[in-house]
Amino acid sequence: MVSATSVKEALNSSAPRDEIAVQGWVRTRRDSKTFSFIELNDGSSLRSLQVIAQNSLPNYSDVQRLQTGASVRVVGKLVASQGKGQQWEVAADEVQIIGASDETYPLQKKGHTPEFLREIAHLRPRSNLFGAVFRVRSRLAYAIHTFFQERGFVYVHTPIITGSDCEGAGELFRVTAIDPTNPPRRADGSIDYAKDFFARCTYLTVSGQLEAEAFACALSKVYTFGPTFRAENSNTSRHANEFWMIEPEIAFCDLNCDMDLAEETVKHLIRDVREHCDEDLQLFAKFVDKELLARLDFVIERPFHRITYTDAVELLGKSGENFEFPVGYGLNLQSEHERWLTEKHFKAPVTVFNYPKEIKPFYMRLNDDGETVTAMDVLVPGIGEIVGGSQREERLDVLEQNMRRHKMDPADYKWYLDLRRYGSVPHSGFGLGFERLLMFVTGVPNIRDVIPFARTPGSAEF
RNA sequence: UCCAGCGUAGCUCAGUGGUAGAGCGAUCGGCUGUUAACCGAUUGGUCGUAGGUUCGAAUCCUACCGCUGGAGCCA
Repeated sequence: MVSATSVKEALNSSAPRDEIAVQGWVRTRRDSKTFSFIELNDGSSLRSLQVIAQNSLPNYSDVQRLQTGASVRVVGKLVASQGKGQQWEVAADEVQIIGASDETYPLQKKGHTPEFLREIAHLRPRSNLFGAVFRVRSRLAYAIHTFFQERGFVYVHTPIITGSDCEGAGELFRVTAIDPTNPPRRADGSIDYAKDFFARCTYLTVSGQLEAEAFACALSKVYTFGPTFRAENSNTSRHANEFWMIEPEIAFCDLNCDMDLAEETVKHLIRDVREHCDEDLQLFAKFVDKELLARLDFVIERPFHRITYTDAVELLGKSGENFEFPVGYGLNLQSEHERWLTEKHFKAPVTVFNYPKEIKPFYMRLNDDGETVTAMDVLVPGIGEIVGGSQREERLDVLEQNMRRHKMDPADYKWYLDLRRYGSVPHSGFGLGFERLLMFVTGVPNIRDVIPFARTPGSAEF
């Protein structure tokens, strides 16, 4: 049996071949007088390979009944195409029907809306758009590892199941092995989680940051890349309950170093996809977002604007815009404010830093002014916040004060405070939303369409 | 969770109180080195679900479910 060649390799061939085997799924089929055109796609490429099946084939009547979605293996010759629109085509000597399809196959030749395709998430990777999205997703994941590995970062697998219910990062999914119909109870009737599987309350992680800090304070430069879970009832195009995050953490690194790394990371990842996924990006530029390529190139070339929270508030106050929500020191920047900064004013990614301590979590380092903390958010046009990070508070006494101010008990975080007791160092890190970056890179406006099988409130099918 | 809009054929939609429609798809036939082909015919429905108003409801009212956009939370 001839070993199969991918459609991508066949299309990129530099010479005809006397014998070639290709296999994949029928995108569409057309009859001509004495033969049939089969468009074959195997996901290796956006493009399909045209197969010519002559009526002299012994199973030609079966070939003529081939429907969109069927799987076939074709053995034949790779020859220069007589028609326009493609360089190569396969003249079939044999068309083996592996798996038939029928008229109920939901993917039609014409375009479908992303909303409809979302309902058939198991079949949508067979569409042009979603095939492209998930090829880019794969490349982006690969680029994340090469970026950090080439710079000496160590990849750390932080736990998915965690006992840290804190962090103030949204609501958590409880992980339990307790029988809900018959839970162990304490004397006061409350559920006794000390008798649960891990002998304590456990949850799906909302962030690997605290654990990554422990490893940064040993291996100097580390990153995590894995799934995180938020039980927020968020119904937006930018939120999912299961998503992937990249979290670098660097010892001996201050906020400026952190902002430099965030900018370099985002630029590198965009540049990598720009170079390696051109065909797929062209599809997005054509059907999803006409401005996509220009915006990506702009982001790669220009420095990100950096502005303190205080200056950003002042800029927004003087903007003359009639915002729905008030602008003022001590208030969170609203989506409309972030959008104005990045889309209207700077027309580029913007890094906002040094936020008031009141609106940021306990672990961020207090600045000398006693009012602001070393937080930084990278905002990009169309998406909003794509990176959130900070320099961490490395001073034991200040960190304990921060905890108390956030109504947390330092005793619950002994191991985290130990990092400040023994050889504490200034260190920084950030979280980069993988799907948000993918949305930015592809122009796809809904996070549900860049996740293979999205988990959102009320929806966990597949 | 809040605000707004939408839910009619496999898909995209029209129909705003009086017999359920179009385009595309699919099926059959014709034509053709075609390529979101072309020409002709055929096929197509629990009008999201449950109540209510009415002589009569896809259409008006109520509740629920789902989707979309915006907001909050954040990545």
